[in-house]
Amino acid sequence: MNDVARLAGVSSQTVSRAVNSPNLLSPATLAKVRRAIDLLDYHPNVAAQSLANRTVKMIGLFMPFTQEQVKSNMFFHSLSATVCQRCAQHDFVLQLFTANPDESYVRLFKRLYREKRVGGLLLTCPSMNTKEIGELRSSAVPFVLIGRPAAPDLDVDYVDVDNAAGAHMAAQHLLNKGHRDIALLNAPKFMTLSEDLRSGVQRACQEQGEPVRFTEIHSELTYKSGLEIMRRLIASDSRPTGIITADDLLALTVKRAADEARLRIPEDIAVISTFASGWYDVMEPELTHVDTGFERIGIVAAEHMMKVILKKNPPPLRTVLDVKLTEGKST
Amino acid sequence: MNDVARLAGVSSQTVSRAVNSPNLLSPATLAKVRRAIDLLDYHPNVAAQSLANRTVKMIGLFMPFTQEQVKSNMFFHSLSATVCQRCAQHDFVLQLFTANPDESYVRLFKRLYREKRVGGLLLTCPSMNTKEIGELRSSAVPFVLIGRPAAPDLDVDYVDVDNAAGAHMAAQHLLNKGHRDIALLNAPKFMTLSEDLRSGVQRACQEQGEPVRFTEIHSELTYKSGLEIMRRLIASDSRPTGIITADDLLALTVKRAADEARLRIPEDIAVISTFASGWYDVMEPELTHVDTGFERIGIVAAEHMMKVILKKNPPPLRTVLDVKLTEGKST
DNA sequence: TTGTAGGCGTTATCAG
DNA sequence: CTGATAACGCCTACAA
Repeated sequence: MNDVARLAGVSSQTVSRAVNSPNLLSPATLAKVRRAIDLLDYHPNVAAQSLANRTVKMIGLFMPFTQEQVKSNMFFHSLSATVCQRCAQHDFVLQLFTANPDESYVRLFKRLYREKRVGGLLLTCPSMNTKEIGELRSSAVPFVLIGRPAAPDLDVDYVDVDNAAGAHMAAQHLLNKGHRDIALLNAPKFMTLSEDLRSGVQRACQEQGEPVRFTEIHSELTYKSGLEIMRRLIASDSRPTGIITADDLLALTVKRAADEARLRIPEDIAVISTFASGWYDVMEPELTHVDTGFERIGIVAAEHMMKVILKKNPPPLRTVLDVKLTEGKST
Repeated sequence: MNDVARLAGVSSQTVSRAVNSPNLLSPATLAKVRRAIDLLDYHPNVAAQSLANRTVKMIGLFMPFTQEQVKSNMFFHSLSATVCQRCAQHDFVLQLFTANPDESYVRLFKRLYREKRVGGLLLTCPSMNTKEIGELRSSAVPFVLIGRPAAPDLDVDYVDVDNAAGAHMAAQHLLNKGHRDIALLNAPKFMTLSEDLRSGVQRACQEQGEPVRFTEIHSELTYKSGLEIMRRLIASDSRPTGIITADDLLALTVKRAADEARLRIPEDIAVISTFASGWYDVMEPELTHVDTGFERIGIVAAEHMMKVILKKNPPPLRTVLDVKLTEGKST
């Protein structure tokens, strides 16, 4: 910076102004400084900037991935891609963090913030409990939950897609097609997602005048676990006629189990997914699914966090994004 | 830091030592300082550290993802997960970057380094040309290529899996099973991967005594493009008996096209993939594939970059990781 | 084994 | 509109 100042014949403060508030300079000085900046290929040191500014233009994205989840969960990948692009547009940077065996979630989050590594965090912790969230809330660390918190009254920023509504739509769709024996191949019990899906389906069943049989089964959101469950379910004497899956990967297990049992989709058994990540393309017949547009989650979360970091005091974030049904040929 | 020093009754320098070189302190002082650190929950400010140290313990991972690639390419996701974990173990941080429409690759890389955002970069640019690489090399930006550079004589650090050997193995496997009419469903032309695969298969064909018919087709590494190609290929009068795919996603398109044409795998047509990411699980019958252990790429690359950043002067990185064949039931 | 002085590269504040 | 001065929080070098 001093080199630039010397070359331009101004003080270093003027160089700073040329970078941060060019409108405060006279056109002539600005031009001079800019030429010097280009000539020397000067780039401000962001470490020095955040030291002087006391603001860190970096967002941390936390994803507690295990090997299994990494391989099958395209949601995480899509999320990081979206957030990364959004950050870049605002001169922010995205940092990735994952679970650390010898440090609790909350401790890690606090540390990252106190070390000024990040200005705030985006958290995808499907199992973070109320106590942990409360602790984090009282610690001044800015954060946004991806997915809704277990206790809805908690005063916390979050974004989610409306999974309950999605499940409701999915169930209604099957009911309208005449199905009266429905199974929900759900996510693991500990995920709040799993509650949302169940309640959505149940509500649809209750709204239906006639009696409906409803079975819920928790999978691990992996192909292996889903396939095992579906094989058992299809072989059982009480095979449902319609299946709602938490995920398009699970829908593939329905297809496979049906193939093995020589059942046709949708004639013998119908499938609908409340979520479609990349597995969707591979499904045959084309999968009826709830289109969550989950890419929006990352955008909303990142946008909010950047405002918080820049001290723009945005209103609390309690966003539940709407979803819609896309009919394929599997129902 | 000053607060800690005051509380412990020492100078701030001693606090610094307690953090960075505890062995230089007497046990008594160290204990005192540590107690103060815990009491005040002190965490060093990393921005100040890198300013004073002139070293940035951050690694940038660049992935030029488009929407399509994001959804289908689990390689990228797996890579970021691996690197993220490895970084965390050494108190490094991973930052994610993607292509920016109004800035060239090289310009972006230089900027990130000059701004001291990252200490070095890991680059997954399947199409970066020799000129760009040369320009980057002469710019003092530390970087490691993921995948080999187009010009092998370029004096550049890189890690790759031995795709040529993998393709060679795959072709040999088919030849040993008696196939004499082989097709390679390859990656896009511009990727160096695509050359490697072709050369591996060709070598295997030449080594075979008898004449072998070999067809190469470039896909876009997406389900849609692969399926189109496979439908045409299977319908044509010169349908190959064995197919080598660049990817397990492409292997799924073979399966689908075969199903549609009522061909059985492996009796009527055999499939083998030179790479298996997460799609592998979904394939039926179990996919014969080259096991690249590509997770190792991220580890090797990150490990090297951290040494470079810490000025440990590691030897040049010219690593081509070995691969092995895993036989399934699709050949 | 510990403390002091000075600097890392930037910005805020206050004068002019 | 521009410049001087003092931080920002830490570390290196040197001195004691």
